[in-house]
Amino acid sequence: MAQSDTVDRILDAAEELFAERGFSETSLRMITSKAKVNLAAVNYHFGSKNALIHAVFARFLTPFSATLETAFDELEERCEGKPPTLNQTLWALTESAVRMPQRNEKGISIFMRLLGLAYTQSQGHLRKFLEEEYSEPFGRFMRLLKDATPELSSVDRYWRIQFMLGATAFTMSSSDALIDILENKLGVETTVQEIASRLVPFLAAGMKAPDKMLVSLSGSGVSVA
Amino acid sequence: MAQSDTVDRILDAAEELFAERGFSETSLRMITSKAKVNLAAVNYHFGSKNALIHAVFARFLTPFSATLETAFDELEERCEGKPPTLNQTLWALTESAVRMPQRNEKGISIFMRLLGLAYTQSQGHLRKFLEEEYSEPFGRFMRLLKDATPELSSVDRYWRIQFMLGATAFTMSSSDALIDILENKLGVETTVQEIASRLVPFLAAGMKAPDKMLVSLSGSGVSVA
DNA sequence: GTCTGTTTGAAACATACGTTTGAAGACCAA
DNA sequence: TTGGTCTTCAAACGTATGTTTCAAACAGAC
Repeated sequence: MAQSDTVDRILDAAEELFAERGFSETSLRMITSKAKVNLAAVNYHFGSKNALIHAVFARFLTPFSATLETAFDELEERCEGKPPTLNQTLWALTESAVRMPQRNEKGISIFMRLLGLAYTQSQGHLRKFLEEEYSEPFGRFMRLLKDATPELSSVDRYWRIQFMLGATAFTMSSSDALIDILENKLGVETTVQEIASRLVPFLAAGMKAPDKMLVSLSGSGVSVA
Repeated sequence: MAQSDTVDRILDAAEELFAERGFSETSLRMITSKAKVNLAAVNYHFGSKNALIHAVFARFLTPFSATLETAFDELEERCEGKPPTLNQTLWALTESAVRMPQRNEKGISIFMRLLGLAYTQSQGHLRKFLEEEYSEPFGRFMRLLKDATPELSSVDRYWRIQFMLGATAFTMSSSDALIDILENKLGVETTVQEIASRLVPFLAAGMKAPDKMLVSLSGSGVSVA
């Protein structure tokens, strides 16, 4: 029982419970009983519940951001000075996520779900932690997106990036349920990789969409294409 | 002080607090002290906290689904048998949301934020409540989407609808924060209506995107456009 | 004004939470 | 074996939660 198998058991249990129930809906008692460790172990090893949340994110975000950096390095090298296209940039991100070594088959969807929660649940401390620790790969991704969509105004790009994030986080975070529903309804089996291969063209098309609608909201709502 | 002004004060306070903090992060004591009513009033008038949550949703969702039904009626009438286009369908939904009579200027964003939370926070009772009460307009919207995208396979349509839901729910659920960030970074002020007017073309373009990528994930991730 | 049903009020209830405590156990070098 | 450090454990702490209680205040009908 090497250097604290307890720590990993807590992280595993916390990760899974946070992903399926959210942060404040998950108590330390749920975590410790799922992990089969004593209640006090969390505060002993991590200091507080908030620090545990940070540790859960750090465990997968740190290797992921390293993977992402090298993926971007390779991409930029292949492009020899020209800015990578939108498709290339999105694929670099997607591949890095999908290829991350997973602890189990649910790994990728837990990963995505946690990212979605980090954005959605108003945990001030978490947002600050993520900004401080991982602003660099995030900023780099944003710069790549900017260079890949020079035709967009800053404001348009800002919102469309939010739309992309939403579609991705939302879909991936409920991917298990959605895959099940699809199999029951249409009898089709799907993998996370396939979802990604459908998502990327959707996102790319959205990013490259024609300008925002100028239809007045008091009009009749007729399409303008 | 007509028939229970207390009930409305509670609903107003609860709506606002739920929208900005989420459900489990908002206590009854916060609600009653913001509403300036006695703590016991919530349980007296609504029965429980969960029932209050349902009441908050019902207050805006019931008139909204009525508005939506007539909007769809009008749309189908205008189309004289032909299926409405995707843009028309999305706009009918958006307009119905934006045109709803609002209690105040924050009304629409609270509305959206609550819808996002309903999807995002894993409140089992809420999801069941919404499914039981509002499955009809939802189902109709899905049927319209299907008729507006006959070129898509069932599987493609299924996933792309999830992507749309995600982009919408996610963006709307953090719309306040996103608007603030944009104002601080670029000095641009935005309304929820403007977000909607940017979101619809994004979604429409995504739905109409060319086929899914066939690039193998073990390849080099080169774009295929 | 008195009675009746409804609404409010202050206080308490039971429960769950995150955290702390201090003793017991495990482990390893000397 | 001894001594010291790190880890586990059961129990308790203080606080916050949703809910309940029951008396007081109120309203409208007679």
